[in-house]
Amino acid sequence: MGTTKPLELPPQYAPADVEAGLYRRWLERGVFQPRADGEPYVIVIPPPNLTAVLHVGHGLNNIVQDVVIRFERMRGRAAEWLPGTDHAGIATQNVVEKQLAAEGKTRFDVGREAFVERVWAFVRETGDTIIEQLKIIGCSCDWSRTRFTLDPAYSRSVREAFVRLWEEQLIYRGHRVIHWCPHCLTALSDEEAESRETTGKLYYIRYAVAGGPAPFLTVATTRPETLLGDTAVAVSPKDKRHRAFVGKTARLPLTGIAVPIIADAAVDPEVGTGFVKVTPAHDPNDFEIGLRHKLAMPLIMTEDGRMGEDGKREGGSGKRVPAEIAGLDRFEARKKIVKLLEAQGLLEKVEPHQHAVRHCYRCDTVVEPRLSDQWFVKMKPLAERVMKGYKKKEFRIVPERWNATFVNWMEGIRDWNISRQLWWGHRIPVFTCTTCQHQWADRQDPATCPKCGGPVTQDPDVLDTWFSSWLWPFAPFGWPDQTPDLARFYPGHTLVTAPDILFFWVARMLMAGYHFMDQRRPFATVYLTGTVRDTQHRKMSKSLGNGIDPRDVVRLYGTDALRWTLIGGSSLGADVTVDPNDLETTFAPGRNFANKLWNIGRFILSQLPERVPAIHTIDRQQLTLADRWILARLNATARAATAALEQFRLDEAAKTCYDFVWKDLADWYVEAVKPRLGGGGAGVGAGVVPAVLTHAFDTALRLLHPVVPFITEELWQKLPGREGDELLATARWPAPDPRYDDAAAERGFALLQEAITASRSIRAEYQVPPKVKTLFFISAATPEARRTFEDEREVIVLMSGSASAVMEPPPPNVAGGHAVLTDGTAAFVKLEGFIDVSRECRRLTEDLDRLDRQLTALTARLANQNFVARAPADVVAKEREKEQTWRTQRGVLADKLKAL
RNA sequence: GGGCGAAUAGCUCAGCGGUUCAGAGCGCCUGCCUUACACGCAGGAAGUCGGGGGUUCGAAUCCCUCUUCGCCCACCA
Repeated sequence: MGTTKPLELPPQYAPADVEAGLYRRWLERGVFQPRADGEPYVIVIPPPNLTAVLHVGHGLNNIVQDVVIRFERMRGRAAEWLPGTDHAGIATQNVVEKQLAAEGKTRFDVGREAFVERVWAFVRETGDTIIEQLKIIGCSCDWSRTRFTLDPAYSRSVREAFVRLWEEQLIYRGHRVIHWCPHCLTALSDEEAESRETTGKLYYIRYAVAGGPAPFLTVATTRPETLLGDTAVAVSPKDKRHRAFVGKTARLPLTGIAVPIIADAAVDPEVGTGFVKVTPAHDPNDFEIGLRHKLAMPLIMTEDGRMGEDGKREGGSGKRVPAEIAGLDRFEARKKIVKLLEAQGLLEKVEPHQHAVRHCYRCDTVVEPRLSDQWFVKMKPLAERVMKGYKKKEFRIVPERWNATFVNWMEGIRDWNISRQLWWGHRIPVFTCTTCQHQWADRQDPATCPKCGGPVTQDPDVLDTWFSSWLWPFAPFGWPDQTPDLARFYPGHTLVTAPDILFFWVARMLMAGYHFMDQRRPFATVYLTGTVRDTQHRKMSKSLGNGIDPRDVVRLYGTDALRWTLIGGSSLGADVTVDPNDLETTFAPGRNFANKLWNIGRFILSQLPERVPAIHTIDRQQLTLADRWILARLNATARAATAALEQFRLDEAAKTCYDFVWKDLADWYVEAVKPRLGGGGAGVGAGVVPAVLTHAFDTALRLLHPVVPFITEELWQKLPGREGDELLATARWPAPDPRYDDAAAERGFALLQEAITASRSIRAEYQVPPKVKTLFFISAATPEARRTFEDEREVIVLMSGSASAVMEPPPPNVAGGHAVLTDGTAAFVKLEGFIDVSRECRRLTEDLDRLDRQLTALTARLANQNFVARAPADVVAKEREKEQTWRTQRGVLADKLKAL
């Protein structure tokens, strides 16, 4: 035992005084690194973006992982929690570009090399902060293996993956309409272009028709500006109304360009006017139509979303984009064109229109569909392998409800656009010979063309950030090299993340894992956490300003309080609501619990003798009812907590332990045992209470450690009986000792609790002064029960024998409350000097009525053949038993009523 | 237009293979600074489990439907 004198411990736990020191100690002792022996248990952290410091939303995620990994570590697994950070291409580049903008510069002013250098500087800074934050909230990551997705070694993995896919012909160059962000100046994947319901306008525009059944036709569009890029008007082949138009020529307004009227099955005659303007370069559907009909595909916008001939700001013939419109922002152009159309009488009408508009997931700019050349990954073969594994249950998703979403996406998988027109990221390793046009992907930067020896150029683009993070389960361990780490830590076990990156990341990690790692899954369980929201149910985010910095919470309430709230506040996968404006309400319960633990510890330590016998040396004959009860409860708690953790029901595990500590241990056992601790320190059984107390508390600390690691470690260090300088972080997870299972003690003690609660209740109701003694009669009180409680501070005196016998004849001048216990024994509280018979009668009558109602229902149920036949046997038996009990109770109650 | 989730005490949420299920924390009320803890102790009030219908001996718990929120997916002009 340490030298700390328990009584000198302050009455309030001060997390700030101990947390940093404890964390350092864990680090120094290397407990976060996987032990050399033992079955591995691997979690890879979802590498945070380096764009901003973490908020409590990220905290939930990481704390969940920490609880799981600490639990497994204590169970003896070689626990590897791999930490790291993500370079987050667009996101990070955006932030730095914003910084530049504040200086009045763009990245083009700075130049590629200097720009990337600047991003590195930024990233190093936030990276450090984020790692620091993870440490502050107690994350037990294996920092010795920290990775960054742009580390040289990692980059090599990324390149290897790309080249392999290239060699397998799973990467191809696609010329098609993709989502383009005019602000970020890059292509986006389908997932990165988020659709949002928007109320826009539907414009009905007349196109003149030469030689048709009518002088003009009307198209409907939400984007009038794109008419400059129209190369056809399409109708449905099934559309009888418009059949006569097919083959004729329409003239685009403003420019007068002649375009054919064609029939295409993609057109739905029911929608709009039945005429569809076809803009192949700025609409994915129109692009498909364009391909089928071999239409021209002129770009009429520049990359930054301005109107421009051939996609350029200057030049061009000026035929497509009139001079007065060229150079205008697309939304300005829209207004202008609408005005022009109106002036020419070509705007038939404008209607409000609900539709989904895609936005850039990083900068929120309205995405522009744009024809361009990009690199794609063929996803079908990759997805199929994952689905095979899914069907064979090689991995699972919890909570299960996400399965449908997952399967739906996988089955409707579309090819993945992986090229980004950015500077921050992994440069695409595709090289082209400027002489012979040979194009290939290479693991090294080639000096010359391997075919003709000519000069080569590298593709200027970088890879989608997810193209690196999808390798996260194995690239950090050295892949493609067959390292010992890779052999040991792949496949992993559990992946914990937020559901919003299920497609971005989780699905693709599964694909990469199966594909690159010998058909083996990357992890067995995907645990999708809930989202942290504010009281208005808005997602916690920096941009909304409702983010809570975990460091603030830690400073005010301690890390354990933060963890307690986040873990205890959410059941599996459910959202957690926290109020950024009321941290006290949100986090005080956790702080209070930590303080409770602290004070239980303080009390126990102050009561322990010099030497505390180990629990297994205690003769079980010497255990009182209370001792046996708390030990039985301890077993039950350990079992429940373990089972809950195994099933990722972390909140349940936490609450189970909480109830044990606060309700069972502190409120009952410690109180019951106080008289035994007092002066009688010597003699037979003297060591029993210290031994039981120490054992129970020690076990509780172990069970709680994954959730509240700091306070538990701090207290555990002060407990006697540890081996050397052992740390709780690596201490053994408690295994229930079946010898202490004791149903009889649990029942017996429950009865006593009931009796005492009833007594207190009555005393409180009648406002009995503390000095007035309570006489408590329990017909079934055993000598053991009496021994347990006869010195109880409430001065309850337990008497064996029938209560009615004792009360008959009713002592004059004495009345009291009553209580009926579930085993049918009656308990009377005799309150000296207090009389209220009428009130007693009322209570008794009410109880009797209630009991009668219950009894009637129960009897009916038992008489019902359906019930007896259907319900499980033990349930029926229990109900029968209950009926007996209640009948006895009823009899006793009726007697009491008569007696009054 | 599809799919999913949520609606239970004033607040935040558990409970949802039907039979001690009407619960917890906070808040509130009444007593207590009882020598571990007022970040505490004891006692207490409080909900027709969103509305309606159905299945059943019995339903917060299963089915249908409606209402209100939230999320995801979808190329519909």
